[in-house]
Amino acid sequence: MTNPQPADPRRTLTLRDVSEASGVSEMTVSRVLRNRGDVSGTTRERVLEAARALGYVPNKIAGALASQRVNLVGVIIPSLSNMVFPEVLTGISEVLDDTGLQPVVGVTNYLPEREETVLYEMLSWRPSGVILAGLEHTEASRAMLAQAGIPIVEIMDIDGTPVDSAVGISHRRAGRKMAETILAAGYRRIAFLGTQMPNDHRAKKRLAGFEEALAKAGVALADREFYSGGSALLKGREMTAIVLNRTPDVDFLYYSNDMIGAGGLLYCLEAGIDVPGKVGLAGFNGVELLDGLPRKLATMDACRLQVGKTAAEIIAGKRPHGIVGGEVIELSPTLQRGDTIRKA
Amino acid sequence: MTNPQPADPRRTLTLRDVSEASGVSEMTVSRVLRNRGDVSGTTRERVLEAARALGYVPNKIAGALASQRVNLVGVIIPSLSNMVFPEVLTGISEVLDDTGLQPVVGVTNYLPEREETVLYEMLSWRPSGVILAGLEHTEASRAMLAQAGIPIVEIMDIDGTPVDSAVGISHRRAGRKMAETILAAGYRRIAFLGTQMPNDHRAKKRLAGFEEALAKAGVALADREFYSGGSALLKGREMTAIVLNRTPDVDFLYYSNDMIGAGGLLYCLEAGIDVPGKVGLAGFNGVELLDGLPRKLATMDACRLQVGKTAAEIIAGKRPHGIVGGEVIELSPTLQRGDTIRKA
DNA sequence: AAGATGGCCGTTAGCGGTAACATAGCAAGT
DNA sequence: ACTTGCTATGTTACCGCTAACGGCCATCTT
Repeated sequence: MTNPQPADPRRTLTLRDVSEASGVSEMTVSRVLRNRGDVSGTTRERVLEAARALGYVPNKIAGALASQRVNLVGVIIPSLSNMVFPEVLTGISEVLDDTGLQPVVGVTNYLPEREETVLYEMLSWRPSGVILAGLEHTEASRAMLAQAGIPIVEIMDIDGTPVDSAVGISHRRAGRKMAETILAAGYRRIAFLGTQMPNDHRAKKRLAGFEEALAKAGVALADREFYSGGSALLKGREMTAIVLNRTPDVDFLYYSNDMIGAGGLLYCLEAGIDVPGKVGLAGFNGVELLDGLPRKLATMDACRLQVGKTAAEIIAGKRPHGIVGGEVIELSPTLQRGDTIRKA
Repeated sequence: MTNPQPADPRRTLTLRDVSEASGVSEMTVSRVLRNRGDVSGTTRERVLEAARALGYVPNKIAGALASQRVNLVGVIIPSLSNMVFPEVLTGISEVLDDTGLQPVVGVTNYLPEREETVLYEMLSWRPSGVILAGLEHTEASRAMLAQAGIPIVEIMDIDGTPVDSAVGISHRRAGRKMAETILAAGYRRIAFLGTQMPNDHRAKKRLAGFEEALAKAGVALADREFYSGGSALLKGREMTAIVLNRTPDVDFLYYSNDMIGAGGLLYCLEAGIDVPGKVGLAGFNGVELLDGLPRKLATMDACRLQVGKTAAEIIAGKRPHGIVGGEVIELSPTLQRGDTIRKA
């Protein structure tokens, strides 16, 4: 008969406790708890029963050290308040869920040094892989990643040189595409409104591609405005007011994200501005939020879910990797015209 | 002279490698890397130099096993897409940042069994503490928490019996307070619009408190509507349309969260309904998003940042804990009337 | 009947660190 | 000179678990 109450109230249980309670060796208990190796049905039952009765929770620290295997995947992202990243995480979780791997999230707040610290922390737990946003990292970070000897996937951007693998869209190309669409619709006095974040390289690349395409058509940005901090929706309003006031003849506002775009849209509608007749609008990301707006904002989705899924698949080794590592997967964002770009 | 390149390209480095490279014992290297114990300045320099040159990253798995200390704090929340929880995480991080403790996040999607699994996973890493949302857990979860022998903080709710400590607001009371305010403003035909989530106990408690206070004034809910899935903003619109259509004489709409409240507000404004004259509106949470809306939605903040901070302080032992554990900290949400409740 | 096979379970030796306890070296106290 | 008391470093014994291997016994082979 097994003892139903924990032997010692405040000592943490080990395999030994379970082994003693069930009368078999620790090794057998270990085997039962991991469903590995051969154990007879009878003993298996007995062990599980004992473990349950004691309330035993295995110690993965010891397990990982002994087996040299850690079922963790480090995921490093700039922010959680951006809506975009939680969605990537969802994609990652979906795929990882049936692989025994578990994501561990770290947030950098768009600070390279912070990223370096977080990465160091993560690597010191010897994860099975690392997924991190962007291609721009400190020297030291890059070195650590290269040294780690595990699969690395850089996500959300492919304009650059990855350490190992990369999955994402080309923001430069996305910017270009949007510019071409806007020009084709006949807009010419175009302004850009974005975040004042020196380390948001993706937004920067979009702007670069955007201006590039404009330049090709002989058009220069009519105005630009940046913000930082605060409620994005509110900032979108404010910036829009500023730009429309400063440059009354603008006919298009390109926002670096949907949230400020939504703010701008609300402002324009309230101000009675003809959208998209007098002024056209576009954002970026394709967030779900937009569905509830009075009018559908033009945007371009960044394939967030797909990015997460694909990255996780690479880490989990679920890809037909012809090359042992270092593939670059470019996804194609679809442009959603919504109701804020006039028909050509 | 230290060897500038890693000894063996693909073997993971250990303390031994650093110790050999710097000519001291592993113990001394360990001491240097942890800034513990006395080490002369000269050797310290030498060791750090060697570690850097090799690109050594300590193995926390081994360290944790040996020292029986793990600098992790498990944080278990229902969702990341709710905006509310990232903010709690921010509060937690802020406090934990200068304690050497590191949060590890797990997401349950409001599923008790999932919570149980996540909790088991977390405990198997032997964290220094656990923070988890809500007071409702499975039997097994509760047992694990009680057994764990580490500080446990249940957050966001205090209407119930915590396993150890609890920090949050009383949702029942919050619901009551909102009801009283609405009644005082003269509204009588009141509807509730919320999520169809059997496991969102907090929303349920708010509704319970709300109805309780209404009942005390002899008022019953005029209508109620629930949704699940999809864009909250859009759902808010749709539900509002449904309710206003089904029960044309309602004069107040109480939403279980700000997002659907915002959708409702946009709908009402577009429909030309007099807000708050003909119909009053209120949400819950006090999310930043609301600042950018055309009109400020009445709401009640859930003290998210403060909840996170306080919980982290308890885990970090930064509280003047008269009692060794098991304190319940009730925070008081402030009611923000905004522009959607008419003056009494 | 002797050997081969395979299911079931135990033993041994670490995994890579750290706590705790030596130990060596050297200045100062008496 | 001899203890005392540091400081700086090394030694030893684990932490809790698992890989790898070995042993035993019942069943199959030929």
